[in-house]
Amino acid sequence: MRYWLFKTEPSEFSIEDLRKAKKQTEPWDGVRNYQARNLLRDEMKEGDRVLFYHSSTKPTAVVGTARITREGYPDHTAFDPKNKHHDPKSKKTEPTWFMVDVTFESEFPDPVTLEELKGLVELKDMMLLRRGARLSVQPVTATEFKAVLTIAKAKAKAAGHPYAQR
DNA sequence: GCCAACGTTGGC
DNA sequence: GCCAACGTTGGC
Repeated sequence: MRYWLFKTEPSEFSIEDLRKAKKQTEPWDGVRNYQARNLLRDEMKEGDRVLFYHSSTKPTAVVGTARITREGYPDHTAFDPKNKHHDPKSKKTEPTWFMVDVTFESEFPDPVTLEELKGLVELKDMMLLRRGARLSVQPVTATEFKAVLTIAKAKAKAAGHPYAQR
């Protein structure tokens, strides 16, 4: 199994939106970067785990977890001229852009902020913390994933919230 | 194929 | 709102 981190601006789409979605599942559409596309199309597998990250907000933070529940398939928003992610060069017969489905798994009672992630030895190579690493979906190691969950659990416990996520 | 111009991302 | 970092575009 592999681990990933998905970035999203909560004003566009938040963990709450995913939690409240039908079947708590949504397609991760609108990704228009080739490196990210390759990960979505080729690398992500059903059951893979996802750290859900809120960017461009205060504070920026990992706010929960999700699962990949459908592997890469064509991003149909590229075909729709009215969609803001429309891309005329993507053809139905030969799609340029792909997406996966993600399903809500957990929401941290107390998010793990970017600030808290910095300086942790286990996370010293984490892509999110690298300068200029703008990839909106990115790989995370098992160690990094677990380190974030450990912090989330410790914070939840300190705040008196039960949080039993593995 | 080079590379300048431009657009986007995203932390601050 | 600023701006550094990066990706894409398009003229040559």
